[in-house]
Amino acid sequence: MKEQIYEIEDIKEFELSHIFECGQCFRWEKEDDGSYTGVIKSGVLNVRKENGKIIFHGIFDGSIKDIVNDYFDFDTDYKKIKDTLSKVDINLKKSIEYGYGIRILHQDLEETIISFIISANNNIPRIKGIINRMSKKCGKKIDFLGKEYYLFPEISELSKLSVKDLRELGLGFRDKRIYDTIRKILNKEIDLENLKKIDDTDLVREELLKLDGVGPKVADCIMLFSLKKYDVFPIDVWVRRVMNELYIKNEDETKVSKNAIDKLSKEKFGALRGLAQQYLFYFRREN
DNA sequence: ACTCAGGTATTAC
DNA sequence: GTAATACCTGAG
Repeated sequence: MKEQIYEIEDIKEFELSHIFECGQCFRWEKEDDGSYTGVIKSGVLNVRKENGKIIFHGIFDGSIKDIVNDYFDFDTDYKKIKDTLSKVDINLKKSIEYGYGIRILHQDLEETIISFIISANNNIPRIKGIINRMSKKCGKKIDFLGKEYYLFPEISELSKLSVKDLRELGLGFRDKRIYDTIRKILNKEIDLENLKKIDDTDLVREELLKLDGVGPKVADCIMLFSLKKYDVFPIDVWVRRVMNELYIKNEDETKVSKNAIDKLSKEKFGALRGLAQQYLFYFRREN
């Protein structure tokens, strides 16, 4: 583990609060100085903007430049994506103007699977707490800038926990789901390395749905936040709300079917509907 | 005391 | 197939 710094020129398509608070990640915290610190797969990273630069300061085995480029997906042209989506309609255009600095992260697959199973019928502070406790119990300890951090555990480490251990970490009724999913990953009932190579979104979804605790919404989140599948549309209460308010206009939003939203999102936003979802979600949640 | 929160699994029509 | 229902837990 080596402490490293990497700097790039500031760009509009990178705004800390937009990226870390649009609901895609659970392990980033805002510091008093306005920077954000997060634990990612391979180490700990602090990000801040200063004098027209974005400064990445972290501790990793590998090169911070490679890790940052991969994690923040700097190969994807967000300017182009925003241009395309802004032409869809005024609603999306406004949402994009609001969340102009959003980027979809390329997060670790195992961590994303476990995290979003935990997210079911749960709230964000509690989800974060559970993930932190799991990491502290089974993950590698990292010292960085005078603080202790714990990497998200390897599946092999997590597999040592009993259902009772998991319950004691505060997982609630999700304990058995996590327990079973860990085993399915470990004995390759679902082969995650192979999954990363599959292009067909529906095929990937089909595989993910085999995991206990993974339903349609969680599967879509996993694909969007970890596998760069932009043609999915995770539907939670906020997305349902914003889609109803903007397009469907039903008196009772709870009566709007998932199917209707899914179909509409496909028609309106096409292959980039996952990104459209993020802009709309962020806009509606913050307003 | 009671509701609610990034849904899913189970059970019942 | 589609519609109700239960579900850990802790914060408000």
